[in-house]
Amino acid sequence: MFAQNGYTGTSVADIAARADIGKGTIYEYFNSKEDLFFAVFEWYCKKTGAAVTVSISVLGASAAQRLDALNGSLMSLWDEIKDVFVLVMEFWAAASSSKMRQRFQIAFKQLYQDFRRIVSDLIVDGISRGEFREDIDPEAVAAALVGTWDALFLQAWFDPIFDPLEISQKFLAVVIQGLKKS
Amino acid sequence: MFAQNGYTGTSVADIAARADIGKGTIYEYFNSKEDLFFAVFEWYCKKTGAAVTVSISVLGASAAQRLDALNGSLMSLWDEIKDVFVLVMEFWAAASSSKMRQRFQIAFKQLYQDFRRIVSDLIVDGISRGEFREDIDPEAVAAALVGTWDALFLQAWFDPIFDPLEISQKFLAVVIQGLKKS
Amino acid sequence: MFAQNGYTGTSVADIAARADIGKGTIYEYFNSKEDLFFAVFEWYCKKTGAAVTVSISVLGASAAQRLDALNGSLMSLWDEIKDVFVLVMEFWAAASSSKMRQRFQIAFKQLYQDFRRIVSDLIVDGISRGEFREDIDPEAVAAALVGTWDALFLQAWFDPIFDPLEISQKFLAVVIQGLKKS
Amino acid sequence: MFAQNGYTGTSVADIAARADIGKGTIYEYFNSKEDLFFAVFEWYCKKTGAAVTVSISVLGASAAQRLDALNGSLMSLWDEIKDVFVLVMEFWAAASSSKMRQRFQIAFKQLYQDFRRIVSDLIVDGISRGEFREDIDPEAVAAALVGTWDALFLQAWFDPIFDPLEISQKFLAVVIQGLKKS
DNA sequence: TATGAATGAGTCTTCATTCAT
DNA sequence: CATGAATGAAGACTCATTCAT
Repeated sequence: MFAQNGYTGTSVADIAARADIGKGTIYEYFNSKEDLFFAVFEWYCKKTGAAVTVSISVLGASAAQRLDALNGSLMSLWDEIKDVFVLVMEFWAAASSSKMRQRFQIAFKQLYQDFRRIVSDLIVDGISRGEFREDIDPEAVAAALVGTWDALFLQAWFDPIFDPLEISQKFLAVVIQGLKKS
Repeated sequence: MFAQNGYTGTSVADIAARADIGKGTIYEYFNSKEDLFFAVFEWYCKKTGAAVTVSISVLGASAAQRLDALNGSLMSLWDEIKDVFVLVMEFWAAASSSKMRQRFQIAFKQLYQDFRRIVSDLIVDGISRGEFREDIDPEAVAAALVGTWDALFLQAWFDPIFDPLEISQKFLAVVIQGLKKS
Repeated sequence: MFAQNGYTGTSVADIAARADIGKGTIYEYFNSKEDLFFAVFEWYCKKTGAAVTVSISVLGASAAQRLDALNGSLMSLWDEIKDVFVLVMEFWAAASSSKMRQRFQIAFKQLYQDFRRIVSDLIVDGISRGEFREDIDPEAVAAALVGTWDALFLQAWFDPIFDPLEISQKFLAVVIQGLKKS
Repeated sequence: MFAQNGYTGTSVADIAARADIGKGTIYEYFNSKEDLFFAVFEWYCKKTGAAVTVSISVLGASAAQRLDALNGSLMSLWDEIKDVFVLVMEFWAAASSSKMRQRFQIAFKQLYQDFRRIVSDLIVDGISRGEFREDIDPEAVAAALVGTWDALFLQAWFDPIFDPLEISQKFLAVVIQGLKKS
């Protein structure tokens, strides 16, 4: 419901009705609407986090191939996530709305750090294998790539014609080309 | 005020007080709080749109240099924008909250399309000059780059240590390397 | 309404309905239900305080007569106050209920101090006129008398047959007898 | 718990938790929160009633001495009662709040009648012994004295500096002086 | 044109009470 | 005999919006 109507647009009463329980029952499990929302956030993080971790572990071969595979598995998440992606925007907004700021901001910072770490490890691996150039900054590239993925989802959400899979693959090809030893 | 406390966190009364006018006066100029918020959104779009256009027109020399320059001028916006960036998240959220969805969603779609267009033109130019490889998809690269910039701001907002300028420059160098004819 | 149903038993909505105004209007004038209740308390204090002061100033002759007159004017308040006296009990309870404690407790302390002062001044006057014995403690007697008046109202409230005027007059006669020089 | 947080401020859940039993269990023994509260009231009445009766029976000698002794034993209760005294105010308030009114009001009326009876018997005894004057009204004096004791506790509760023992002794001396045959 | 007092629908939250186990 | 999860009525409070001045 938060995905459909946003945090403010969803009332606790609505949630209870949809869950077919009494309003009070919600408060047996969550101390406040905010807590409930944060729980949804944690559920979402866990869900997407798992997807990434799994996809990484399955990868084989060269660093370039693994990057490609990571990209593929992220993009295949899109269809699954599409409908709940709005949530992410609600989370971002929550992280900026003064009341819940701290909680969400800390969680987001951590989330991005973790994700960047995974990607930068992958690049460092590519460098040490002699596959990627040594004069690149793995952390910078990782940060940018992580951002790119996020933002592609964002654009896809705004524009239904936008195909994140195709675009990300083409773009990643360019990036990998730029990373490789000439 | 929307930047400081979010859409929900800001009341019409607050705005009137800060503007030192009566609550009723606001309704002489805007039909609703939503309209007022959308007006802020349009103002913001115009402002950042102008910044981009200006920076593009000033660019000289090679496509690679122009991309670098664009990146530089965008990132130099960061210090200016930093405090108002929350607004963008509020806009995103507004675009997802069912009530205001349509309006904002259409505007965002347009905004991204325009921005992508500017960047893809730049890349097409690079290709036609024989500077970039011919087997790349300018639109895809443009879409991804636009997203990257957005997302770097996002991460910078969550993590004060994060330096978007440095990271974007390093990443762009890799991308340009990937774009160039070998 | 507080007098009829108590603090908890009266809802802000009830008050608004009875006053024939909107619920929100109440909050234009009071920050909370508690504030409104405290305002009623202050109104009550002013009202009864005025009654006492007036009756004192009007008094003439001997200290004994003035005490009698004070008693008379207090007791004549009874018929007026009778219906709102419950309020006092609500105030006492408010002063002990943890949330509003401080405010009310301070106000009550002051109220009693002021009232005791008035009575003890009267007794001191009686002593200096040579009318009352010198070995009595004016403050102690004043404190006890003030309490007695309060408590007679209390008993009268519980028991409609109880006649505070008659009882207080008879009791005061005994007390004055005890105060007088033999 | 009622003494600490008042009737409204104490929830059935709180009580159950403190008693280390289930919420439902309370309803095995009491039909409602109100009933439970009334049971506390009855317990309190019995307890203080006993204290008075005991102190009376122990008294010896003259009526004046017995009054003094009663006063002493009541005031010595203060330190014991101090913390639970809030309860009395809660009871008063309960007696005035429309929902529980009747029950409490009847009980209070009885309580005061009983107490007045004890004191007036004592005074009647003093008269028949020829110790007190015959033109006084024992019931009136008793009613007033009972009230005074109540009210001294009240003032002591509001004002920690207030010493009810000292004040009551001094006042009683005056009253006894007024009661005695010249 | 500007105002701000008045409004009441709509929020989140609490809590006495029930009842299946 | 004890329990505590579930409930929903009820309550305090907020705030976008209106409208008479």
